[in-house]
Amino acid sequence: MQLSNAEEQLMQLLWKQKKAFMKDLIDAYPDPKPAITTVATLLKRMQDKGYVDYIQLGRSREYSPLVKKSDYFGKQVNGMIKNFFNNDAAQFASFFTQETNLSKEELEDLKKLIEEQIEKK
Amino acid sequence: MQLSNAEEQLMQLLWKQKKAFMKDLIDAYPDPKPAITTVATLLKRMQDKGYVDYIQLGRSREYSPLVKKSDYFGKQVNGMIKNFFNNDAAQFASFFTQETNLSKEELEDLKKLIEEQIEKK
DNA sequence: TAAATCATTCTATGTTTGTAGAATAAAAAA
DNA sequence: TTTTTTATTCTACAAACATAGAATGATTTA
Repeated sequence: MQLSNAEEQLMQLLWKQKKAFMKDLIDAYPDPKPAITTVATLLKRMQDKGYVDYIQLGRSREYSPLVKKSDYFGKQVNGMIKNFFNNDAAQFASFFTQETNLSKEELEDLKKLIEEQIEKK
Repeated sequence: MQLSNAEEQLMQLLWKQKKAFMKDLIDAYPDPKPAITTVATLLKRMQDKGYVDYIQLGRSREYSPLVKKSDYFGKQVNGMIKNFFNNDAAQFASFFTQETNLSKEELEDLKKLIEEQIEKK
């Protein structure tokens, strides 16, 4: 099951921290910070969805992501490719390089990367 | 305001057809097709959000997108880059080429594309 | 020890979303 | 012209979401 927006935002904080107590998460929120109970609710729902786990450390819990950011993100990208480019990743890539304005250096780096990929095939 | 999932799916159909009557949209849906009233509701909401317009042609309406697919999609990509790569498009690109398994040919094409981009800078 | 702090769970409320029936109007078909 | 089809609006309702107060239990601080 997918994360909602508010859940995804919280997930980002958790990915960044790797492990975090409630307090750390609240601290990481930009102003205006949500109520603690709001975050608690989100965490509970994220546990139900299988994205978050925790270990009880003394009185409080240390939360951690159950899903890797790259995995989650990969699925997002694939969803977009499917939805917007009829499953044609190459078309997506083309669109991407044209729309995003990468600097010359970044493009050079990207080119190198692609050459490496080609080598492997 | 963002499109919901169901709305986005319908938007895809509309983008594909450029212009469409209710009938055309229903036809384009895969089975199981939604009720006409469902589509009507979605269209109404999409109008409210500013994504769809229509012209009255005789008795019925010809709907059309108010937002270009590439614009909409570009915003999605930018959102992802912001959220997942801290606004670093190059890092996104790198991730993308590694995660998505493009064929050798596709990679070659992409490389060519990037070379063209580099020329322009 | 009394008071203040913190995390968790329970409960709740308003909003958005997905879905569609009923009523209606108009047009097409029989 | 009666019947059927089609599109639109109104209304509705259950599920998902965003948000947070109240209650509770434990802990730190004064």
